[in-house]
Amino acid sequence: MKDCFKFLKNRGFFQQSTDEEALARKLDNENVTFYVGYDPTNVSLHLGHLVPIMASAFLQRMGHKPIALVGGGTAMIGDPSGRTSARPILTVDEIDSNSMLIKEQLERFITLDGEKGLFINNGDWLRNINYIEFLRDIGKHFSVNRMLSFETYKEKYKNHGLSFLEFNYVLLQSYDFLRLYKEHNCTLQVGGDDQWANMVSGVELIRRITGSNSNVECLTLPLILTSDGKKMGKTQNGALFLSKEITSVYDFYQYWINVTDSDVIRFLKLYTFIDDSEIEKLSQLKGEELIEAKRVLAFEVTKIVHSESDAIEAREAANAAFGSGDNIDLIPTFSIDRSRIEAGISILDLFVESGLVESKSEVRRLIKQNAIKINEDKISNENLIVDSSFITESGIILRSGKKKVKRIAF
RNA sequence: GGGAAGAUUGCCGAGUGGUUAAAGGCGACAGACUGUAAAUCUGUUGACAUACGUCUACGGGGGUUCAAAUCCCUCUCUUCCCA
Repeated sequence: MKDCFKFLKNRGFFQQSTDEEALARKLDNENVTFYVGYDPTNVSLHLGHLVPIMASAFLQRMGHKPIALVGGGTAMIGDPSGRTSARPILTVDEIDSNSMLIKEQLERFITLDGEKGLFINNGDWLRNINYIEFLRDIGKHFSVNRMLSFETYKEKYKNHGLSFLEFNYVLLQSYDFLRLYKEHNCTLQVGGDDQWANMVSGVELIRRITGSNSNVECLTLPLILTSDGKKMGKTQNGALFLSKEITSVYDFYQYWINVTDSDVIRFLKLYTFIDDSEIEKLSQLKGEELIEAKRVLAFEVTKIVHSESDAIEAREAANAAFGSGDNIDLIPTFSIDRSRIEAGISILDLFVESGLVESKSEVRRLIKQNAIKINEDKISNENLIVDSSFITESGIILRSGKKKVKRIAF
């Protein structure tokens, strides 16, 4: 616990906070109960959630107690932070089902056994709130003028229009913090930097209601951009999800292998539990040696998010797909009826069915661009019929471009 | 309650009767170069079709016209101004 704050800051888990000295003192000397909020607006968490999750995991390892607060109540409104359009409003059933899925995912990182960590749904109190009481007890502490000065609201207000529904988000999030403070002695909120205004409002609300010695703080984490300025976790298929049903382990692993050189060390610090000293060693690598650091990064992150055996498999598959390895069986596969190959199938249909390419037109285009390969042979004939003569002992290997590969298994 | 402007292909954004699958930018994809990196250069970027070409698309619905993203009516939504 000693030097806890310094450690966090050094690993990159610090953007801004309320009283920094007080926060450092608190984290270094007390067992702090803190909370991070998650929106159950999707069936899976994605890469953007990983920084707060890792922060929670590190804090828990250092003796602090995390509360994972799922926004089963707030999700029914939609948070305007950093968005130009409000989130879609989901049904209660969808929200509840998402919440349970999120809990399962979080438990890979943090213990939520009710003792060392808690999982709480703000729907428990928000859904039954009494409007008049809420206005009287909570609403009176908020100034519209002040709220309109918040960056997230200001932007929306000026350029897109801000609905009353969304405008209330800050009150509800502040109220969450108040509840957690009162019921669980939660004195720290951690979240992405886009949540700053909401979090500070919570701190202020608690101080107004309980007095200035309440000792509550908040801490924001940086929103991670890649060093070429792009948002993290964008792949050709959209966002990178933590669920292997949505983003395959193979794709997940590959994402980290393909990270930009200048991001590797930063990401090792943020997204793995590897010791500082070990990271220091890896940071000595230069040029093409960096692939080693990327392998460590990809392996470790995959191990944490999925499992060690998944990580090993993904690594083997990568070796098979990109040269050295011989474990071709591990390349992502898809199956197709053998009889259809024997009857002969158009290369256009085959690539579309494999999921490597979106449409036949695109396959045609890729063939013209020399990007399509079968069993490592470049294909230039878009009328090619693939039949049993293409079947090898390891099936048929399809490639689209340098990085996308699938194996047909029978 | 009254008035005005707007909704275009993944995003931004041009286009105001035919030459428009729709400029330009971004993003994305491919090739070259490399290290499964970045940068750079080149090309591609609605679908179907070997091809001629066909179909779908400019918020929804209806209409005018030989011909509509472009004109008219109507509905929905958004923004702005007045009260």
